[in-house]
Amino acid sequence: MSSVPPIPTNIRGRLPRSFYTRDARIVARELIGHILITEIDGVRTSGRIVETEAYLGAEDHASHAYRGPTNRNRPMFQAGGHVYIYFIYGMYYCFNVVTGTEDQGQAVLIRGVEPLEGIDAMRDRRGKTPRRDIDLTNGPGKLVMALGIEAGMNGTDLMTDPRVRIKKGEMLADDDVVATPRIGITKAAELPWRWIARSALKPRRST
DNA sequence: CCTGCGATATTCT
DNA sequence: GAATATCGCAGGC
Repeated sequence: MSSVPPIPTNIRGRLPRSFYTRDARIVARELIGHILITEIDGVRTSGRIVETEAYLGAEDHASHAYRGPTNRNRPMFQAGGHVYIYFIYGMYYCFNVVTGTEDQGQAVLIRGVEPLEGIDAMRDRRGKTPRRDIDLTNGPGKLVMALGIEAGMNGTDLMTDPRVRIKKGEMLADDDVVATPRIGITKAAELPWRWIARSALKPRRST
């Protein structure tokens, strides 16, 4: 018989479930500096997380989970460590990490990463070819395209899915992380639940 | 450098 | 009908 081992799940090196089963605001802050990795058809791409936003459940008017579970937001009500992907503006997908415990309906939107591995593949996937590497992944829709994230990954588990995982990176000091209001929302727009690495503030312009 | 706007599909009122 | 957890391009400094 074949001696080929099963596809490795690479649990080693991943952030543990306990990292995600906390309040979205804590997870959003602490995700800054960790590494988002995809492995699609043998192509590996990765980036350092530099911008996040926290979305809570029934108490957060800006959250997809505000009105309780629906067909669309169902993955948000899974246990922390799962993936929530939604389609937005008729054209783009956004990638979220579910946080908290089952049924809380929390998630963290990944809004920006700094390209690390597979930059050539990122450029291929983006079609356009931005001058600077950072412009490949400095937006929630952009990083989804660059990393090859697809709707089929919606609801998957970051603990075990070989296609997408988050590995421990370098924890940033509080002085190196800035909290600001969330982007692109009209409800609860004043809450400072967006976190961004100070090093990522300069390159970013509009949006 | 900056601001404004159109694209385009699902969800909400 | 209106709104939307966006992006890239056009045009004016």
